[in-house]
Amino acid sequence: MYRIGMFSKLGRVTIKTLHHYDEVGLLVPAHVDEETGYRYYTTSQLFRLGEIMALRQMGFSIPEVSALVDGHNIAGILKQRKAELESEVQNVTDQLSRLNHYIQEQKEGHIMNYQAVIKEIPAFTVYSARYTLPHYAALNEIMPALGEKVSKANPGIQCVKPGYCFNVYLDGEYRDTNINVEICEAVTSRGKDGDGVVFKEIPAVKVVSVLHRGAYEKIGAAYAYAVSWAEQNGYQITDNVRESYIDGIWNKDKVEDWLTEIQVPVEKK
Amino acid sequence: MYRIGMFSKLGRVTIKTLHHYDEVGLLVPAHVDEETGYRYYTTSQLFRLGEIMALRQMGFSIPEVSALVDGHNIAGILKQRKAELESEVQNVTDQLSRLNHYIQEQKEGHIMNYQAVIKEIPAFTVYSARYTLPHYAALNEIMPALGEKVSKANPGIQCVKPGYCFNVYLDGEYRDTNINVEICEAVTSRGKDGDGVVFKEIPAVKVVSVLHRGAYEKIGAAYAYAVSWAEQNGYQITDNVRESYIDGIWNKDKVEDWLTEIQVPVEKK
DNA sequence: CCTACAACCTCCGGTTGCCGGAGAGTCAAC
DNA sequence: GTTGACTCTCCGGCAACCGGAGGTTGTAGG
Repeated sequence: MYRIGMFSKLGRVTIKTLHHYDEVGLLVPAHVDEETGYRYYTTSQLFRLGEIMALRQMGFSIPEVSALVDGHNIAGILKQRKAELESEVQNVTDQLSRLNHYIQEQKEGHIMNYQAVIKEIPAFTVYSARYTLPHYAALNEIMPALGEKVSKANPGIQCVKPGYCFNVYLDGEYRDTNINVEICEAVTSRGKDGDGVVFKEIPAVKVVSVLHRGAYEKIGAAYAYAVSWAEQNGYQITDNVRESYIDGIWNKDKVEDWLTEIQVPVEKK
Repeated sequence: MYRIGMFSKLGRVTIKTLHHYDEVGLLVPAHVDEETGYRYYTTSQLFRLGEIMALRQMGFSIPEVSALVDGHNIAGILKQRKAELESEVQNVTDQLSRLNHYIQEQKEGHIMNYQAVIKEIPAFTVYSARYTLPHYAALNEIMPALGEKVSKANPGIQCVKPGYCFNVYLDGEYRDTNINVEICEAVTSRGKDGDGVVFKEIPAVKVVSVLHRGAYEKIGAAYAYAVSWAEQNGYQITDNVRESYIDGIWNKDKVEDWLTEIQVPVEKK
C-alpha cells in the first residue's frame, strides 16, 4: 500500500490526475483512510493505471476509458474512435494546407483582397426563374420585376429575412453577354409554380465563400480566386457557382459599397 | 447597419459567437446603442468577419487572430502555427497507429497481458556498477550488497524515494547466462566514485513502458512485446533496455506479486 | 394605440481534463 | 515537541463558446 505521492511517482502521473480519476471513479484507491482521507494504492493498481494511460494516449475520453477498462461495448467504442481519428487527420491536414496556401499568398505580397471561408449552408426553399441576359446590368430590371410578379401570383408569400437572393450562373464559363442565369430568392413557404417561376428546395451544401466589394465588372476576379482556392486546398466543385447579393443599388448609392458573396459549392476530395 | 441577428445570418455565425468576439474585442460592433445595448454592425464588417473566420478555420486561437488581423508579428505567428500543425499531424497519426495496433490485438483475441505506455522520464543522478552474472538469481545477492557498499563508502547518501532502482542490460540480445548488466540506483546527490561504483547523470529520455508481473523467467515476453510495439508504432530504440524493480523478493513473498517495469528508450522516427 | 411575439440584452453555469493555490490536517524523523 | 514533507478538501481557471433564465425592446397586425 503506497500513499498517493509514491504511487504517482511509480506510475509517472501527477497527484492531481489521481485525485481526478478517483473523483470520476476511473481509478479508485484500494483503500481510503476514513479519518484522514488519505488514499492508499496497491502496486497491482499500476496495471489498471497502465491500461488507462495507454487508452488516454490513444485519445479516448475518460468515459470511454471507463467503459473500455470495464469491458463495455469495446468494439463499438474502438470503431468510433477510429472514425474520429481519421476525420481528425483530415481536419488537421486541411488546416495545414490552408495555412500553407495563406503563407504563400503572404510571401507573394498579395494585398489579400479576398478571404476564402468554408461555410455550411442549410437547406431552404426558393422560387426561381431562368433568363438569358444580354448583359449584367439587365439584372437590375429583371429582379424587382420578378419579385413583384411572384408576390402578385402568390399573395401572402414571404421572403426570408436577410435577402437570401442569389443567382446561379448556368454557363460553365464566365461570359459578358448572353448570360444564362437562374434567379432564386428564399421564401418561407412554397407557392404555386407558373409563368416561368418554379418553387424548389435547395439542399444543404458546403460552399467556399468569398466576398466581393464594388461593381460587378470585376467580380470575375473573386470568382477566379474562389475556384483556384478550392482546387489548391483539395476541394472539388460540385455545382454551379452562386452569387448572393448583400448590398447593391437598392440600398447603397456608391458602387464601391456594393457587396456580393460568391458561393462555390464544393465537396472534399 | 444591421442588428446582430441579421448580421449573424449574413456571416453565418451564431449570435453567441458575435457576443463573444465583442467581449474579447476581436470584432466590436460599429455602433452600440447606449440605452438599449443593442449591437449594430455594418456590412463592411463582414470583411473583417471573413478574415477572422478564415483564420479560425486554420486553427488559430483568438489572441492569435487578433494579432494577425491587426497586423502584429504576422510571420512569426504563421510560422509557429505551421509548426504546431505539423506536430498535430504527427500526434494524430500516432494515435491512429496505436489504436490500429490495439484493435489488431483485440481481434486476434490476445488476453492483453501487456499494455505499452509512452512515458517521459526526467533526468536524475544514480550510482552504478557493472557485473557479469552467471544467472538472473544472482541479482538477489548482488543488489543488497552493492547498496551496503555504497552507503558505507558514502555516509549520508540518500536513495530517491520510490526505489528508482533499475538494471540496464548491456547485451544486445536476451540471454540466460553470462549476463552483462549495469545496476543503477537513483540518489539525491553525488558521492565519490570508487571500487567499481560510478556516479553519473542519467539524461531525460522518452521510453516505452511495459509492466511485467511474476517471476523473472518470463520477463523475456514483456521485453519482446515492448520492442515489437515500438517498432510497429514508428519508434526507434535509442538505448539499452532498463528493468525497473517495483515489487520483488524484498517486500513480497509470493512470486506472482513481483512487479517489474520494462523501459525501452525510444525516439520518434 | 394596444398587443403579441420575435429579437435582443445581461448575467450565470456548463463543457474537458486536469492545474495551481489556499488553508488546514497528518506523518515521520530528529 | 517541532520541523518539514506530505496530504486533504475546496475553489477558481483554462478555450471558445452554448444554453437558458429573466427582463427589455422593436415591429407588425388589429
